[in-house]
Amino acid sequence: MSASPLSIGKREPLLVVILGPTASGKTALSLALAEKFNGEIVNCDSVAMYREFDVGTAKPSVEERARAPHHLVDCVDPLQHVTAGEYARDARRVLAEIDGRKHLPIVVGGTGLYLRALLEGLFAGPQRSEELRTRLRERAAARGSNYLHRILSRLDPQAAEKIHENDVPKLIRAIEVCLASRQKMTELWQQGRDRLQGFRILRIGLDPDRAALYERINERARRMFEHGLAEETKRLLDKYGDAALPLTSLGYKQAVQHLRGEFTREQALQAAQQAHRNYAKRQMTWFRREPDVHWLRGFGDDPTIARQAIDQTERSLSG
RNA sequence: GGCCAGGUAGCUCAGGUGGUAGAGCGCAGCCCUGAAAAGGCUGGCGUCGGGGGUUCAACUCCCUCCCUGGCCA
Repeated sequence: MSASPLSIGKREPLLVVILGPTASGKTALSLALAEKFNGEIVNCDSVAMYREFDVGTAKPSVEERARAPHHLVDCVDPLQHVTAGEYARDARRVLAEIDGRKHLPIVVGGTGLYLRALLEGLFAGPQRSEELRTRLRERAAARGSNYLHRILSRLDPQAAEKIHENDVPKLIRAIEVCLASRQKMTELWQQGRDRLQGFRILRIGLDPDRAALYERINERARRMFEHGLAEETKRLLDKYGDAALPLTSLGYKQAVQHLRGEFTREQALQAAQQAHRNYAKRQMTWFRREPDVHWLRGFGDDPTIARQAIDQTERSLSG
């Protein structure tokens, strides 16, 4: 009795998106939906894409991945740098393939920028230039905090007005865009974004009670350390040095600090818990702006919540 | 029991020749167009341990009591 996107005739196929803060149960819910509706899961979590980063990423386990096809998990080398643009291109390719099989695509993740890049698209800007960025960062360090902001004010006053002078990464990106394209970033933005075509989108958002979420985050971080996060981090550090980008991400960053002797194990755990909590909060801020979200007030592994998500998906499939 | 150091925002602590106080973190809200698990912005009246005294005015000086830590008996 599994409904297939095929059964809806000429209408555009459905795309289900599950979003929510870290530790809200997105993985469990995605599996429930995939099993019910013959779905395939597309990861939208930046660090889950990296191979060899396992203990600290909460990516779906091998057993979980056996329950439904998974995409864009463990797909890049630790020394590579994924970007939002690459993610969006890869995810759209995968979505087309799933659609070709007449399966239900389920995008699952917590990386707001990647999700927006996939659904709304990005502007037609140039890719990043490592050399330029290094040069800008060095000069900014030498000449003070608002150096970059002054440069951008000359290149693109409107963009400069929108970016705070302390926000170095965004200033660097804006300057990079202006220099590489020889146009103002503001003008490039005005050309619009390449939004995803060909799907009807059902967004399901998980919004559990904040205190309960924080408790789960704390427990999960503790488990990560108990299950060898520090040991995994040491392995990765020995193998790749600090060039592996995800070593700066939640949990790994604190484990590195512990290995360097800056933190005791307990201090590293507490700092990691803190970082995860802060991240969850920022995620919620991001997702609240997302349009047309069907919010469920609970955890994705709660059967009641799963039931609501299934009902909603069924309704969307049948029109 | 004696001596010393403390008791100031949820936590860690600054401060003041007397004019009712601040910083970091937390917490909350927000921003986000190729590093995003990154980065940034905004938000602080709190019996300045209790009581009494001096003073126009005390969190700041004096007395006393309570509590915490350390040292000595």
